[in-house]
Amino acid sequence: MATIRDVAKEAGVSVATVSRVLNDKGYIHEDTRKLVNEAIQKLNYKPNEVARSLYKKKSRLIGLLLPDIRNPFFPELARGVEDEMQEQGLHLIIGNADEKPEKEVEYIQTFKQNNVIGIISATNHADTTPYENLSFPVVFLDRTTNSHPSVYADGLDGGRKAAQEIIKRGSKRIAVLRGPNSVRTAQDRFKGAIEELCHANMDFHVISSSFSFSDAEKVAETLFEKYPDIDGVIASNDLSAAAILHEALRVGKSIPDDLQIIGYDDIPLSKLLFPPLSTIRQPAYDMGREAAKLLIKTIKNEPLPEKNIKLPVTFIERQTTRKVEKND
Amino acid sequence: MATIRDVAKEAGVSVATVSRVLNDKGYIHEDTRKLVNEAIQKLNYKPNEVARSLYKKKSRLIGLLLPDIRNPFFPELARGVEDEMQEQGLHLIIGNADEKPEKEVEYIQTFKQNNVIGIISATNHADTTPYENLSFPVVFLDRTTNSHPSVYADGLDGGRKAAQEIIKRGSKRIAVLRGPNSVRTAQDRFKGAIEELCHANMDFHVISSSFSFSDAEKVAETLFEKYPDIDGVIASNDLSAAAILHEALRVGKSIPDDLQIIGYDDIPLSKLLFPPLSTIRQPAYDMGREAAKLLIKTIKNEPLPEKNIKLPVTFIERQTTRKVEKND
DNA sequence: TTGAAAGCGGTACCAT
DNA sequence: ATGGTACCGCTTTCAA
Repeated sequence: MATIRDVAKEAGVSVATVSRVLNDKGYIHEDTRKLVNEAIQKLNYKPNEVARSLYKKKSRLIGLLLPDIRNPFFPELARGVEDEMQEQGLHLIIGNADEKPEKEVEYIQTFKQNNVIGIISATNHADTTPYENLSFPVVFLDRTTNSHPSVYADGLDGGRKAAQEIIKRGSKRIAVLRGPNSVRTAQDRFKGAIEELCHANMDFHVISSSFSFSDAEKVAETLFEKYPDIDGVIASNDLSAAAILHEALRVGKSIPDDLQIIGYDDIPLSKLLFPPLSTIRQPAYDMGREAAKLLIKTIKNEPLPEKNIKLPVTFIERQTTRKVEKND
Repeated sequence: MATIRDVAKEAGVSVATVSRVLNDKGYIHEDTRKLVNEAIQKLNYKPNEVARSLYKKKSRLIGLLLPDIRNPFFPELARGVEDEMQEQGLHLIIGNADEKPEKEVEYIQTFKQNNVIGIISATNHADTTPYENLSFPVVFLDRTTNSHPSVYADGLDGGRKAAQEIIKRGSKRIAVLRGPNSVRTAQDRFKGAIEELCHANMDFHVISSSFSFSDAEKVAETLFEKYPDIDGVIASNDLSAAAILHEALRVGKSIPDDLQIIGYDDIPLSKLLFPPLSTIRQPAYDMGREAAKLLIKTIKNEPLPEKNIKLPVTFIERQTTRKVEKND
């Protein structure tokens, strides 16, 4: 690999001059610039990011912390982040924290040691202390905080919408799945749902479940035994909705006639289910992109029009809910 | 952030000594070591990876290049790679190349500039030239080459198994979906399937399709019009199998009685489909881990028992294929 | 066994 | 407008 010194020699100038044309800083005579650029071309010189980073104490790397990339919601987020970063010439170090605070701390440490210029964190644990006293900005994604900028979807509204839609479509005996306690967004959507259910004077059952499919499978198995008469399920996410759907079909229920199901997230698999899953869509890719933009603005010290960006969610009508007569 | 100088001062020794205890290299008096370690503790010192990397021309970063993290096969691979790397104290810079050679080249450049110690590439394009003349090792994942170490699953056998199983279960008029030409693994499984089909003297249709769901949807729509009498589909991957399954159900076919479907990959969604999809499983997570191990061995200059690791695939019997009577 | 100092490849200050 | 050089934080000779 050619170094800046090689380029300087080739062009017959000093390294300072080369550095100037590289960074387009200070005065350079046009002829000199041309000379240097030719040398750069000729040697196919690319500056060493590590050396830059060492001096400036800033790399072009961003740390991205996720709960688990295998959960299909997160690749969408990640891709949104990456695409935006890539356009800015920034790159991603990715870590999966697996709900384990130690891993989270460890990754933050790694990010520090590599001079990242910022972190985007989509982990779930409410504890923000490892993110305090960092020398670079942090943006939270899919998570609310007021201590840092953040991007998230409107969970309260999502829960409400889910309830509204299922009520509007005629479910009377509804089960609401409640996601993990530790996940704030899960609690928001749950809160929104029961709020709306109460408001509509509906009876309902609340069932705790995690976000994983295997857990939801177990819940599903007992659900129809315990509450054979329910005719509507508001799931905590699409994965658990899939498990419910599965079990319902297995025990011979007709969907959506006997039972309506509404998911949450709109992960790519949802439309592939049979019947395709009606759900509340979180704009995951856009959330990722917005988070990236927010972080970049923070890094550049640009003013933030809003520090906490709440993105809207939408009801995606597919075939686990009944048609409703238009009345307008 | 404390530096090595701070530690040296705190411990009353030189930076060289601190460096020695840090790297456990050269002679150090036990007392001195203790002293230094105490200072490290006290200052909560963590070495600056960037400075290390600059001097040694080697970081602790690995570049991971994927086609698209949103395709559910790749998060599994990525997670396998990450888990192995994490255990070795190595970290991942991730890039999605999107089937675009320019992006691939660009990421390789970025990896170089950041002194990665190796690359794992799971991109599809046969062209390996951007990987030549690198100063660090490359392992290909989900892709065969003899120019570099690689880890992949036995596509030929997978295709054969798919054909065997569907024949064994009584399909007579079979359609084989052929994945993208540019993807070698897709062609392997295709080849395996038709080989077996020919061998069994079956008639079959070949239909080209890409790997994407939307593409497969289009194919599915016309498939049953063009070939209303088929009773078996060997899909090019699970995503396209899902599309076929979808369409088959929509047009009122009974699965697996009227039509058997076999997918390929066993992505997490497959068992969530209804009916759950019978498929040929590639051990994605393990492939990722193996690739990571192989890369690490190469980096450490350890001998490689085998340079190209072929992992076995297995038939996962679920409910888009009929039961077969045991006869043993 | 320990320390001084050179150097990794850049950047930026200070001269000229 | 350009060049010399100290310095970023660490590792590694080399000498003591």
